[in-house]
Amino acid sequence: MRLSLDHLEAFVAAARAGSFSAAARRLGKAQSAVSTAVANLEIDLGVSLFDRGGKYPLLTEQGEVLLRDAQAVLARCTDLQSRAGAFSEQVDARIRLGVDEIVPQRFLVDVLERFSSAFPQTELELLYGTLKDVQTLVETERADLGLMLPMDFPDKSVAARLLCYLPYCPVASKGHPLAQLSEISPAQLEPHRQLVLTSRGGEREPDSVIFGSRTWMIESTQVIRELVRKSVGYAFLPRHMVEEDLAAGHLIHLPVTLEQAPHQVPVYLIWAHARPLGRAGQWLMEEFSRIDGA
Amino acid sequence: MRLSLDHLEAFVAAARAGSFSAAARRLGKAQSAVSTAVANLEIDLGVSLFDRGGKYPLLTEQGEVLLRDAQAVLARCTDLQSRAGAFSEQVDARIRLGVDEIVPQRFLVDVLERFSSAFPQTELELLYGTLKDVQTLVETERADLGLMLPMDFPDKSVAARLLCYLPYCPVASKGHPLAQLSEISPAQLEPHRQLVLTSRGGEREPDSVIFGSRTWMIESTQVIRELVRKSVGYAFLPRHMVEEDLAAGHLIHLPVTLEQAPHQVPVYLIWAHARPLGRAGQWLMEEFSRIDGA
DNA sequence: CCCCACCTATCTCAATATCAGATAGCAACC
DNA sequence: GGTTGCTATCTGATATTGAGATAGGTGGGG
Repeated sequence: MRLSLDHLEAFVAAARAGSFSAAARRLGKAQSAVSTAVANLEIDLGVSLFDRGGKYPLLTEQGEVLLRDAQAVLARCTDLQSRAGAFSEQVDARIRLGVDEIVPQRFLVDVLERFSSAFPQTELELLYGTLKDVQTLVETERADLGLMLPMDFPDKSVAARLLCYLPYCPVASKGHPLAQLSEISPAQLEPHRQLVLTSRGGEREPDSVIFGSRTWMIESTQVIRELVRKSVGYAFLPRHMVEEDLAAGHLIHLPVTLEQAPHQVPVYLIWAHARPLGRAGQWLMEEFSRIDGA
Repeated sequence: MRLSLDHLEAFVAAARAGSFSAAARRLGKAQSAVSTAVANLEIDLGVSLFDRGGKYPLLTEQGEVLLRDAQAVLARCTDLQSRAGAFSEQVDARIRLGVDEIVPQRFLVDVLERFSSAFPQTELELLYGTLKDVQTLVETERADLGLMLPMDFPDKSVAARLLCYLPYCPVASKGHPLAQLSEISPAQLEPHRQLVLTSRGGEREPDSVIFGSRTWMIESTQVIRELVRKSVGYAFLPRHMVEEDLAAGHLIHLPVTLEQAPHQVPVYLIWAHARPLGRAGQWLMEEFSRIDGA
């Protein structure tokens, strides 16, 4: 006969309660039910679980070990059931979150930490990208929510909510020729190599922030920062990524005079219009919306 | 209704096979059985597991997550069953092995490594002691097998098999007064502090190896070795424990002239007369018996 | 030493769940 | 449009499980 959860439950209850009768009372069943359940389990497994010599049944050596196995099975069952319970109450089974790599980690870490305890049943998938990558993820249903920094406007193909602005600034290393000037016009930037962000999708930053033809296109802002440190070129980088290096004097904030400078880049929360989110997704949206530039 | 293993099995089989009919064929059941099992599971959990829109049922997002949970439950079930299968074939559920702390680790490690793969279902409990501690463990049924180094004869209360001899030697640190002598009589040992092994049970080494009254009784051979290194006293220690220190010159093998010196201490495998061991225990006995001084 | 309280195993009958087979409705492919 | 293979559902037969009752055993207390 096949292993049955009722048998295992009777076994565990009997081991815990110390007697079959007590276990039956606790389970709200008849004593005979527990007795036969355990007996059948013993037959199925071919192992005697209890020593019935005395008044109270005593776990055998094998029973002691198998008890832990049985408890493990039941524990996974309650895992499954509690997760299913969450799902049936409209909690998302999984949230796939697309994030621009520029988004400061402290934005995420705090929210995700609370998320993990508020929705322990929900799986999280964290996808990273640059520029329009995140929007593409949401459009193609590979992500449910996204945190995006569009250099131009976000497309209408996704719903968006403005969260805050991140300041940007032009930087070069201490030894870079540009770092020696006290005022810089766009024309003066021209002869120097600019490190420009590109994305997996192939776009690059808008022309309004590209000054000249000596550019390197790089898919990672982290790598751009490293190359700026090594004086390979200059770049426009989000302020929070270079804060420490500016304070330490390793990098210099270039005094560029620009009319339409992207000194502020908006951070948007985006999601697909059509797809309804469950509780976990709504919770995340609310939490992210609470971030207002602070 | 209660969660049932058959339901879970049908769910997993259907997800794997890609259709309920295929799952039914694989399980050797009727298609209706699988169909109703999955339907009941969905009712029980309050979650729809498959999207039945197309020809083939497709896992929903929730179904995908719950599938892993279900697989986990079934995996633990097979764990339990395979362990029970081993037990029903006379494999021990648990082996409690008492070991004298002097037994060289390489004696154990090799055997236990092979043991773990030969009997993955068997729990191992490793208990350490000195002198007669191990024998006490076996006598009082707290251990099934023991590796013991009796300073005198092993009692008849347990069954014993001689495995090999371990060489002992008297040692002191390089700076110790005894280390300066080129020949040492028992009388010359007298005024110096001897570090003597005692046990949890309270016995100590036999009088034949105690020379004088200035003794410290210590329960750990490891600690004795450390104290000898620090020149707190001299001691008789198993050769393998001081090999490196002798080679490096930190410790000196004292040239003591003894008639009845315990230059060799026997290592015994012991077990309770009455208790029958299963396959795992017999395997261990055989493996240990194969150790013949090598 | 015996009695009583409490335990377990087992029997029986009723209730319940499960299964195979048959049927009807659908989707995909030729 | 026919064919194939799929799913849901109904039905009667079967098997499992449940409670209740009974008999037999253990252990502590008067």
